[in-house]
Amino acid sequence: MHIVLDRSGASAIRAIRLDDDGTILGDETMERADLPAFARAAEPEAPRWVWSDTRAWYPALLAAGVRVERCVDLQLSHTILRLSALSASSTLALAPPGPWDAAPDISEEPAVSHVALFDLDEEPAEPGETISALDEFTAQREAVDGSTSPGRLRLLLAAESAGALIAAEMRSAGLPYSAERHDALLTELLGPRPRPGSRPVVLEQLIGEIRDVLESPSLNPDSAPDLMRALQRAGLIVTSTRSWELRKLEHPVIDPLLRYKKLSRLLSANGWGWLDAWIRDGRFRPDYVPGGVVTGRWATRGGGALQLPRQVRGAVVADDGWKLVVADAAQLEPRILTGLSGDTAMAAAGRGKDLYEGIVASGAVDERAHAKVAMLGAMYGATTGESGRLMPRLTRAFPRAIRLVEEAARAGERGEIVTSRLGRSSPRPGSSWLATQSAASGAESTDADERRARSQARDWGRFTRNFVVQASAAEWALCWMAELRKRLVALAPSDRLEDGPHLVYFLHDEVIVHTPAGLAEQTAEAVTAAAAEAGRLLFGGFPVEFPVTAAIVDSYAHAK
DNA sequence: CACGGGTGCGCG
DNA sequence: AAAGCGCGCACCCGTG
Repeated sequence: MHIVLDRSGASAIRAIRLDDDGTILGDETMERADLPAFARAAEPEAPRWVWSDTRAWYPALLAAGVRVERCVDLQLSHTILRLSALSASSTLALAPPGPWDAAPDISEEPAVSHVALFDLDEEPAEPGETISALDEFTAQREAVDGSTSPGRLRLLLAAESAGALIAAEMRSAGLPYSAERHDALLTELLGPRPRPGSRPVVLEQLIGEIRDVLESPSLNPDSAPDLMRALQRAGLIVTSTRSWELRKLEHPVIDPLLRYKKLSRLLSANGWGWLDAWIRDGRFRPDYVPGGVVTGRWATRGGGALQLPRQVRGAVVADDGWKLVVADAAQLEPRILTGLSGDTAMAAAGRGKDLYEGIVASGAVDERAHAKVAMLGAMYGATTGESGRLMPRLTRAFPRAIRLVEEAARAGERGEIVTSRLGRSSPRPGSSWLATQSAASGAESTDADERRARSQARDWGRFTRNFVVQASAAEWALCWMAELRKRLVALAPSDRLEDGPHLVYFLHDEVIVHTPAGLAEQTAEAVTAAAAEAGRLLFGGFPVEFPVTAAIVDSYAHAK
């Protein structure tokens, strides 16, 4: 059963019950304040809630203590179906841009008065104003049912929507985070917290030292041009001021400069200001954006949650009597490529724990580091350097896997789209890309035109090459989390999210579950079982394994 | 003063 | 331009 929620009229909410054929079973209207009670009462029937946008609907339910098991996020689903090659001939995909193609509403509050961004050619109306949730849902079902692979798309939309629920729940629960430990770390490295407008003493000292050594009393080391000039005056030959480049040099300024760069980065990205802005009541609540990346990976807005430096992970600590289960998928992307291509030789190499060791054992390359750099090169499109040199050996050992990424690259170079395992397709290249390509094939094109076009075509080919792997890996990760969430609900002692084990962090191929200590072992088993299930969902019986490491720890810093 | 491109660096 | 993919964010600096 589905329950479609619609807010198209003023403040009232309509709830329309549908059976599996889409027949309307009931239609009622309620005030917004009554929705949590309604949802709580209906949830035991395990409906799939259909709503415009999870971030607009679900936080209020969570705040009222109501979780839902399943939903359809129409906005996220719409975006997938509009672009997918599998549903390209549907009415939904062929329609001109409409209200559901507007930039997604990212406000926290239910969309009472959300304002569209008027930088588009067309001015799309608000979702729900002109096309109701029910009509959109109907159009989406038609698009899926009439697609070339309904099963895959159904799974993708379910996984994407489950991800939206999880993102809202993770934000609601928050990542357990010790402001005290974070502050202690900052104080240890930078000195005591300075008053607003001044620099920590350690940075002040380092700047003094750098200025002395370079004899540049007014140097601002945060200014790349300024720093570059000062380094050149000191006789250092550099083409940039990047740390990795400076590290190669030998000069008394290098050590304090690198220390300055590291510490000032810590201060500006995760200093006291970040602590004040993002940590409340022992929780970090980042704003996750499911589907925020073209490949289907999540993004975040503010707080830099997906760039939490290793340096500060010691501040992520379980509550008393609780544990963190920190899990990551080992060599996820190469294993995804294995499944995508059905490469049995690579599947054999990946049997067991470490795929790269397996590649060494297969005889293709002679050490683990080479296996890793070669695989990354294959998936990212490296042509030169060590990775480029290793490619022929990799191609000989794993022809099917390499052929898959090569074909994706060629398609991109031709301006075609590519599609992930479950049906997410890459965007088409933009108008300037097409203009450059056609300029190069015109009658009076110059060598420069052709060079530019070729280089740009290769750039796009590297994008599509990586897209098939990254997007499919993102799908695997969504299925993993959705399966894990299901298993965690089964372990939970109550309906309340924070009474039982629950997801608190997600980082592409890594999750953290916060769990009562007594359930930590079962949680770790659930993590592993969910990974195996995700592999079956994507690749059926093909024997590619997805091992995960699951560490039971008190602090994130203790994992791995 | 706001904005946007460039640089640099954190994560996968 | 680190050898290649995908991001977010802080800061500088030139432009309007």
